[in-house]
Amino acid sequence: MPDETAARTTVTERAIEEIKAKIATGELEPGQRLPTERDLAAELGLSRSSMREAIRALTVMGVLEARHGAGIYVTRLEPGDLLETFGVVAEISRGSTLLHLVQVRKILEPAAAAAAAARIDETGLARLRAEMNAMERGTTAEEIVGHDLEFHRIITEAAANPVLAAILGGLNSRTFRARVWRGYREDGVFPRTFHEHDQIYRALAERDPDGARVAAAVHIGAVEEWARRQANEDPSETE
Amino acid sequence: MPDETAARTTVTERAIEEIKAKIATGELEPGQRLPTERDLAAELGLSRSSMREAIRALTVMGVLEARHGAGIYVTRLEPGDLLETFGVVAEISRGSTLLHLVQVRKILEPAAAAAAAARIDETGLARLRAEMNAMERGTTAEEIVGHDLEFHRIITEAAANPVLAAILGGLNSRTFRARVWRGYREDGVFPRTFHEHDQIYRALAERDPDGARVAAAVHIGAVEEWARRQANEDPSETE
DNA sequence: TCTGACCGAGTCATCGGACCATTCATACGG
DNA sequence: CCGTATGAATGGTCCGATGACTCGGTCAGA
Repeated sequence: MPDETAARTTVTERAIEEIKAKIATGELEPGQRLPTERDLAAELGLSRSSMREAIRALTVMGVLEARHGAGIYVTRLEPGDLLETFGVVAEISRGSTLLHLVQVRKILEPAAAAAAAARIDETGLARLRAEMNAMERGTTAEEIVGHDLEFHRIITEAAANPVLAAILGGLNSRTFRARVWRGYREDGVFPRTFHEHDQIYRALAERDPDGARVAAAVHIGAVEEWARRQANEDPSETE
Repeated sequence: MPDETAARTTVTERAIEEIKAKIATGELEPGQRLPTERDLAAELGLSRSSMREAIRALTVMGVLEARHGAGIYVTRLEPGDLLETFGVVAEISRGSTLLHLVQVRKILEPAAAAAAAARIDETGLARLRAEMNAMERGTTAEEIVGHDLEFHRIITEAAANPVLAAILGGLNSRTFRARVWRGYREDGVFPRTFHEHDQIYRALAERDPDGARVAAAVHIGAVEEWARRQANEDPSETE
């Protein structure tokens, strides 16, 4: 057998690797346009169908972007683009994985809050106040979840680390957060949440990294408690 | 126009969402087999080609697994499966994003080390010693990188959080780590690295979470310094 | 009866071609 | 000079055919 390197891999996977390699080496740069599907297929020696599968795969990874009628382009390759798929984990996970997701968030969110405390400006603080007020006035769960998400998004944005922001964004997918809120509307968790947000805000306003870290940890701790109960109950679905 | 919900989305994207929804609602469970490509295409009302693109997309996300000649299956849906694409970020990132990646690792790795200190058993400690010895005896850069990776992998595994392990695994992709090692073989960083690993090991052996946290933070700090220089130098490629 | 090679149906992998939908630059007409 | 029409370029979708692989059942031989 002469050709040994081929191993047991599909042509599509090989095409994916080839394109990724071209980007890793700098042969393809962010924003650059690629040849047409037909030309790419000819160049890499496969059919257009298989080439399209490879392009689709790189598209969902956030590496490429296909514009109908216009061509295929490399994305900006910023963390936000590349980590978009991160959210699916939060969307389809259940049982103990939910707990593990929250535990990771419990590590990252306090660190983000601490970093934000040193960097956030008056504009950011004002936006936080606006979200807190809007959340407290909110009526529908949908509305409240939206302001809750935005509150945390502003903080992670202020931490000035796109990778951190993208990961926390994935951990905080809307559907996931909605599940949490739906889960515990029982006792008076709304007032407590408002209070916790207020604690975080105060620490940020006072430029107190350690205070922000602790306040954020306490806040996530409440969510962790819910996830722990979920994991201990029936791990399979009950909806 | 009667159908308004269609919006501006491709049939493939719709199919991806449909399958994801079926998994999120529990209609499809981990390990379960799906209908054939043809049946799925007929069921969702699109061609087999487009259906294949959707399946390919879900495959790279780690949600589905296509077995040649056998059928399409839902994966176990564990974090390790779902977060496999995380590594591409580390593979194709450069410039300031490298620094941001390391900074996130600087947050997670100490937390993982602290968690591991409370849980690691004698077997794990023995494996750590073995990796340290093998690394010190290693000759080729390839070999050293391998033992370095394994050392950290054992620790993250001992932290008993699959999500955390998967994220750190992506942050520690082989190609990324190799770039770091290639970057600074100048001064005596090898002895220092050995010493740092030893510090981490000692803290773990003594079941000292805070000691492990600090030792890990120091260790990552060295890598961070390298990434910072990389980001400050020419942000574009120079290879 | 048990074993193991064989075989065929089922299924994914790949290909080639055709046509539709959208974009964009260019030429045309006012 | 500007807006519009037009057509080539290009991605999106569909179809049919063939190859490659898996897996279960069959059947000859011990």
